[in-house]
Amino acid sequence: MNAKEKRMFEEQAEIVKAIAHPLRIAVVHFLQAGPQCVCDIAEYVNSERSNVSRHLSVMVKARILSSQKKGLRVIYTLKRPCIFEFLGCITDCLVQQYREDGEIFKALS
Amino acid sequence: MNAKEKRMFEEQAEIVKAIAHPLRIAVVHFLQAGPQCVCDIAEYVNSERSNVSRHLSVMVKARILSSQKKGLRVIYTLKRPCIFEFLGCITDCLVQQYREDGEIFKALS
DNA sequence: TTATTATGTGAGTATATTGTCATATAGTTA
DNA sequence: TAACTATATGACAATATACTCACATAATAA
Repeated sequence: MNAKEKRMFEEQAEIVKAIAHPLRIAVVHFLQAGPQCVCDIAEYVNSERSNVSRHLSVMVKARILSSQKKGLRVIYTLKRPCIFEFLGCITDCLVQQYREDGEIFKALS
Repeated sequence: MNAKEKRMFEEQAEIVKAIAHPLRIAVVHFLQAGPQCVCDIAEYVNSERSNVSRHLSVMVKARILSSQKKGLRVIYTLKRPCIFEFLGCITDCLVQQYREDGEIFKALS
């Protein structure tokens, strides 16, 4: 691993870390349907606005979301749609896990 | 967000968290070429074996790696190849960031 | 102007993650 | 058998992350 690779892995980790939380994954899921304000996001994820606001700022800092002010509201947009596709890969992992568990169950019964 | 979705987001986050570290991303990158022992992984990522062993166990727990003992060595395998593809999406995000930064640079100069 | 609403942020606590060192374990070799 | 090698893990300190509460800010409405 050379210095250039090392730096790339660090930068990739910054982005992955910005997704690595249930609430933030829920946000990606919600924003996939289109831009939303903090209040509606907070309602969807069922958490305090201050908390949601902080999580959103984590994702903006990692540049996977963008925000724009509209009157009193701030509208957040999923800037990298590939993030949602990426979650499809993660869902596939879960599907394979369930399949494996099913086979273990079959083997035990 | 219903209870089922909530649980899925939590399970997805467990997998994403298992990737969300520069060293672990380097491991995914390295294992994409084929299974490797801890000693070779440790050399590639340039870190102590005890530390690498711990990171590997995080990924095994999240079920994205599997391990098998061969003599003195333990060989780790990337169990979910889609994880590597996922990193391609993250690389795309970085490419877009560089492109944006380039445009900002052009706009300022 | 004052009141209201949506959002962001400082401060604090609680919890989780990380890396290191020393040590334990399992397999190999002499 | 004893010495050696690869790996794993307990204990610890350092750091990072997460959540809550109170308060600040900015835009709007009355």
